[in-house]
Amino acid sequence: MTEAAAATGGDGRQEPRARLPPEARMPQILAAAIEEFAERGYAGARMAAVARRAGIAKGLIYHYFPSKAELFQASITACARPVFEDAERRLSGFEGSARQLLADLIALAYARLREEKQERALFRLILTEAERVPELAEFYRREILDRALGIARAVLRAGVASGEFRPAAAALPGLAAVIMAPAVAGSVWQMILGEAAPDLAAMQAAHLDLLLAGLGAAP
Amino acid sequence: MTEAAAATGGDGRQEPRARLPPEARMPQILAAAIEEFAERGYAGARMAAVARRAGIAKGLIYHYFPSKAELFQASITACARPVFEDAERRLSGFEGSARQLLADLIALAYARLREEKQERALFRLILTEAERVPELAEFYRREILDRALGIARAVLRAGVASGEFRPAAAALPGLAAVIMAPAVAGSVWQMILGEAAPDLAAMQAAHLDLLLAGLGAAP
DNA sequence: CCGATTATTGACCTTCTGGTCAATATCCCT
DNA sequence: AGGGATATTGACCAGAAGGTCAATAATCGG
Repeated sequence: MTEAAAATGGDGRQEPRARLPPEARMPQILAAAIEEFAERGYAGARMAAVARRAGIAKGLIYHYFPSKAELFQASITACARPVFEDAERRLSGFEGSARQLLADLIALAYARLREEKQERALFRLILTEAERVPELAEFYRREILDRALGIARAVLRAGVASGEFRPAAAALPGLAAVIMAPAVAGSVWQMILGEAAPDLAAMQAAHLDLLLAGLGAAP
Repeated sequence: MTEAAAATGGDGRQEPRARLPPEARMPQILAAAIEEFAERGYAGARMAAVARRAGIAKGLIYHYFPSKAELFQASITACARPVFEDAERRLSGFEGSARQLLADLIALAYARLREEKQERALFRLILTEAERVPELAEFYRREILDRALGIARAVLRAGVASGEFRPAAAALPGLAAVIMAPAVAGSVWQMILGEAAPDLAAMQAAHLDLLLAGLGAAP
């Protein structure tokens, strides 16, 4: 090693792999970060591992994000687009019976549970880090829970208005939460137990059956 | 510093705080560890913080546990005693109607959700670390989910046998999971959102109401 | 085609943290 | 009381991980 090299510390002559415009590199890093954070949690995630996943040098991450904390923030924001636009569109444009609407929405919810790997990662992050990252809890409250509750309440009101559901369905304040709970529990079980979780299809069938029977107007 | 002290490295003359028998110190350390792990997760937990919480020196932890991993394992085992003995006893000795039994068990479940700080810590640990610690997932499956499902199925069978519930209640394979789901979702929300979570009392009322209506035998 | 810009690298620095250990104060047994 | 056993301490170590940076090679504008 030359004296100059020793004095200046690192010398850093290397061959860059491939130069990409930021708008292509950024999402690459974000995707790698989301994976890593979801798999290991914030504290367990390694910047070096993010770099490896993205196929770049660690230093490059800091060219785009000033710190691990900011990268985490950005990762969350990146996969935190509104989740319920589908459901809300379906709700507002619906023509048929409330029972049919309920069945549709439940089918939609369980389908989302099964697919959407990225959404599962976000959900895991929310469960894991919400306590330490208030923005995560706020995001869940505003963008997921509140919107889901709103949808459930709208269905209940529609069913009561049309006489399909008994009036109590719109009067019980906790009912909306109870109605959507099986989907939440299902995703938690899926997350913890994977293949060993209770069967989602069976739950979906029983869920719909119980709701239709439990909400039905008394004869 | 003397030459001898410098040569030997640390010399370690200090005043021990209070000497306790292992059977008293051990649970102290475990309690501190459970707190720390539950609050920060495995990777985020610091051995020094566990020691601080327990009011001892870090080195003492290693007198009782060989490593962080083993301490984690022991912490889990320590707070992982059977959770459903209450409910199962109540179930086997019950005399009244299935409806009453169902109401009792639901009340019991929601009461547990509200109290039992240590159990919440365990639940958080399960959610957070299950993927990396297979024992946690197994414990949840065996000691919590399976037993809860067993209780739910027993109640359903009893209600169908007595004619209180419609026969489908025992025939739908996913129903037991759906029945207990609101309690799971409730605890998740409590965990993520704390005070901002949906009201547990309202959920409890709506939950029972929905079940009684949805399970009831058709007239 | 040349110079300014910047995407990219890998070595390095610093701090943090799991883990070790010799010394020591306390307890228990005889 | 005395002596062996052990609970307890704090300083220390090695390695890992977040973050820094000078050098460099692509890219782009003129």
